[in-house]
Order: sequence, then structure tokens, then C-alpha cells
Amino acid sequence: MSQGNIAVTDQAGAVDPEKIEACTVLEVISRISGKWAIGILLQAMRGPVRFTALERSVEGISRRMLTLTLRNLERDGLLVRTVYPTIPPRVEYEATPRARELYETLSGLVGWAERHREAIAVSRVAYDGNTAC
Amino acid sequence: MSQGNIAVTDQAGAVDPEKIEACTVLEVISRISGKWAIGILLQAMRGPVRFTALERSVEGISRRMLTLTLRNLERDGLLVRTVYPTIPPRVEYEATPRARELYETLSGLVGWAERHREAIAVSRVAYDGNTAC
DNA sequence: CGGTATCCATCCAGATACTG
DNA sequence: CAGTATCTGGATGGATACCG
Repeated sequence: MSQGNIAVTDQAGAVDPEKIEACTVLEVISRISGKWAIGILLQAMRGPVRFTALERSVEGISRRMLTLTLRNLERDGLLVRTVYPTIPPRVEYEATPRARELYETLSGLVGWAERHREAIAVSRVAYDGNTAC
Repeated sequence: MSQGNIAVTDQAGAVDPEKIEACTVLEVISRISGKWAIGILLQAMRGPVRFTALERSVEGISRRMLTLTLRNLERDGLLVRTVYPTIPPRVEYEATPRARELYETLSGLVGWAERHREAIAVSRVAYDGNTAC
């Protein structure tokens, strides 16, 4: 279904073409499928955002998971990490154009979730009730 | 998990309001965020589809994960499960209107993934290469 | 401030075997 | 055909402590 030889040039630096195994759609989607990625991305699309700001606004996330998710998003070229070597240090994350292309889709998804979350909660209770008894 | 099979599709009945804790958007999204849910949903949106057909078309999925994901989607009212008590048995899954409202968004997501998967693969290799050396 | 490192519990998911 | 049951390794994620 897919080849592994590409020569796209939007990334700086030389990349060994042999190392590139084109991700499947599944792999790509599972990146933003994590528990936290969408929340982080939505914040970072509004503009540069700092580590602690994310820690506060993405509710329930641990320092560890924030770091891990940020690294993965950066790795996929969805976030840029900028370090200002001041004291105290300051790091900002911002969504890339690649991530911004997701915005419409993502907000569509969030909108759908908002419209249906109550009905889904009802369905769950109904389902659990029916199977439990 | 508790089981309650042999039931033909039923989604009615009274629900104890106290049991409903409205899901957060995060919880709702994480349901379709699983590794397999989107693939299954997209199939089931095309019309009723059988268990084995899904097993074949959702590449790489195990029997177990197919069952689990189907149950969860059914639980959230995104799929209806219909059992025809024939011999051999026959079970069909179809997307509900609630799930169908997701179609646009979902295909947007898949489209984005298809457009960017190669570039993302490049980014990953570049990132790994830079950090490794 | 913005992280790492480590330990540890839990959940996820594959392999395999069995069944109405 | 369409599942279920069980076992198990590995990934996931929280808690806590420490650091440049």
C-alpha cells in the first residue's frame, strides 16, 4: 500500500532515506489519539504556550505525561519547542502549520463530543445496567 | 468486564439519572481514540458489516481487540449489534446516527493523516537522529 | 521554571485454547 | 461464525524525589 522512499524537503538536515518507513494512517492517528495530545495541541494552536501554563490548563495531566506527550508531538513536527536561556528558564511550545491544518478537524471532533457527551453517558449507564442484571 | 451476550439489539429502558456522570469531552474522545475504533467505525458507516468481515478489513486487529472495541462502541451508542439466530450465527454491526455525525470529522482526520504521514515519518527520523548523536 | 530519574501499580493487547 | 477465557509481557501512567 505504501512506499518508503520519499524526498520531501520541508525538513532541515539530511535524513537517511532508508530509515524512513512511511507511517500508516493508523500510526499517525494514534499519535494524536493519546489521552493528552489533543488538549495540548488545541492550547498550542492559540499561540506560544509555556510548560507550566500547559500543566495548569490541561487538567489532570502529570508533569511526566506532559513532557512525554510534548516530546512526541515535537518529534512528529506538530509542535516547535523554543528555549529562551533566561533565568529562570523559559520554554514555549507552539503548533506548526502541519498541526494547524488539523484545527478544523479537531474542533469538529470536540464539537461532536460536546454535543453528544451527555447522551453517551446515558447510553453507558443503560448498557451497563442491562448487562449487569 | 462483565458479560451479557445473547441479547438482541436493545437500547431502550429507563436509566437512573443519578448514575449519569456526564462524560468529559476527553472521555468521549478517548473512546474513539483507541487504536482500532476509527477503522471499525468507518467500515460500519458503509452499512451493516459482519464480525469476520471486520476482522479481515481492519488490518492487524486481533479477535480479542475486535470484540472489546465493538463492545465499547456499542456501549457508547455508536454501533448497533444485531444478532440473527441462524445456523451458523450471524452478527451485524452498523453505525448509529450518533456515529454518522462523526463521518465528516473522521474522514477529515484520515485525510490529514494521509497527506502528512510521509512528512511525519521524515520528522521522526530527523528527530531521532538529532537526539541520538 | 522546566524539566529527569526512578519506582511501582495498572491496563493493554497478543497468543493460545476452547465453545455454543 | 462469532465469540469467550486465561495467561503473560510490555506499555502506560501516577507518585515522588532530585536538578540545572
